[in-house]
Amino acid sequence: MGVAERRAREKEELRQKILDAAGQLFVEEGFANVSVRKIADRIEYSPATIYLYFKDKTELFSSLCWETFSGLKAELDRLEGEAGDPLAGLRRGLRAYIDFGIAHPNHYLLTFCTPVDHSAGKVMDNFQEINRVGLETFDHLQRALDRCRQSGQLAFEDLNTTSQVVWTFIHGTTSLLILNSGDPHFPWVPPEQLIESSLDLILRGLSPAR
Amino acid sequence: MGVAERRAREKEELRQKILDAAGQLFVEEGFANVSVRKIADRIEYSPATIYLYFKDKTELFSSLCWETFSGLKAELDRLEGEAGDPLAGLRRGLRAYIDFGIAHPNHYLLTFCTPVDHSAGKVMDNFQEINRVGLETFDHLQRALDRCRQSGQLAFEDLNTTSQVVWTFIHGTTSLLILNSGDPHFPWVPPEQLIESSLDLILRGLSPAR
DNA sequence: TTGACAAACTGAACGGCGTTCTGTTAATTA
DNA sequence: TAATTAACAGAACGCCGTTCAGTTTGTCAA
Repeated sequence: MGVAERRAREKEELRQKILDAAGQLFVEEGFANVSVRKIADRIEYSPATIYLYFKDKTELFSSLCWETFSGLKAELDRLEGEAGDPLAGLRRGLRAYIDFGIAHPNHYLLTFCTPVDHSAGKVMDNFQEINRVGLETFDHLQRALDRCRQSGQLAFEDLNTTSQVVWTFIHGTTSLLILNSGDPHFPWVPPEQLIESSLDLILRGLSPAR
Repeated sequence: MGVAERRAREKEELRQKILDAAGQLFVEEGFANVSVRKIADRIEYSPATIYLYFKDKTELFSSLCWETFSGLKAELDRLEGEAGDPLAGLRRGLRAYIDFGIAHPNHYLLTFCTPVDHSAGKVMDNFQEINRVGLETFDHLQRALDRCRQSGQLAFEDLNTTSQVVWTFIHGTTSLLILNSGDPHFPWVPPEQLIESSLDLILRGLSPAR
């Protein structure tokens, strides 16, 4: 009964081939500029075939985003493993998040800068998967902040609120670095300076009375 | 020779009619879900006519964004006019920005959360107009921060860098409030709390040694 | 008043999109 | 070998942004 296994393996191979082609185009040209037809062309299958493997274009790309953001989670896990100064650890985590966004701009934009319809029946299976990863990422931040509070290096009232505030801040930094870094009409300071100053400001704002 | 004037007036009226219809649809359904044909339907003209008044769909909507963001500039001008405590003024300005984004979510997303091709020949006349308004908004922030430094209520090194950092932060707050406020999968704190805590953190991070 | 002219506007089309339906091919099973 | 099933493709549907050739409409000089 090795037939079924081989079939399943072949099916999985094509699925991965679609994902690879889509991922490459996606990184090169961004979500909006990649059509299902283009992906089909590149792997030399018909567009209809893609719909045998993915419900629609959105699901295809959210699969890719999920894969990518799993990488961020792994990176944060790794960082959390390294015992060390809590404050330095927090800072490294925040940097990892920003660097990750800049390294995967299209995934980041699709995941965090695109309207999603949360209303009614719209379940969005894959986006829930992503959200799971997102939540785990958020938990990392929350734990890191908590460690800093316990070590007395930071001080704040509500952990949940503070975590959300910090997240929105680094999200702002990340998304603007992705979107506007090439804007010649605005006198942007160098990215490195913007990032470091941002982290400085956040940590200063959370530091105990000086 | 009042003919030419009347003609020009009529032309301007239709232009405004297009903008009104587009603006309404735009607010109701978001950029991606509004087609040129839908706008044409609503004003009972052919789609082709719209292209006699606007170069393309992008230009149409960036005109709307420009109009809208002029409103923000006016609001900030008004606030700057009211003499008063610099720190309180800064805080009011930041709040005005966030409130404005939440009040005009689609305009905000299109202006600040959509990739723009800054490369080569892409001049984007209208986006330059928007950018002018954006720059003026940024100047407001910069001046407000400078006043706080001069009054001794805040302390920081580089004004330009600090202004950009603060802007990216409130942009993060604004954009996430717009995009994810309805997400049932994430335990968001109430918007009001997120906003106020964000402002607290920023101002605390910039306050002189305590 | 008439005819030339220009401006305003439209119908129809182009090429592309996401997606679905129907049919064909090829491999497996009985 | 015949029946069954899974994988796949061609063609189409109904959208989209945009363009272009042509028609209507109003104005002005003769």
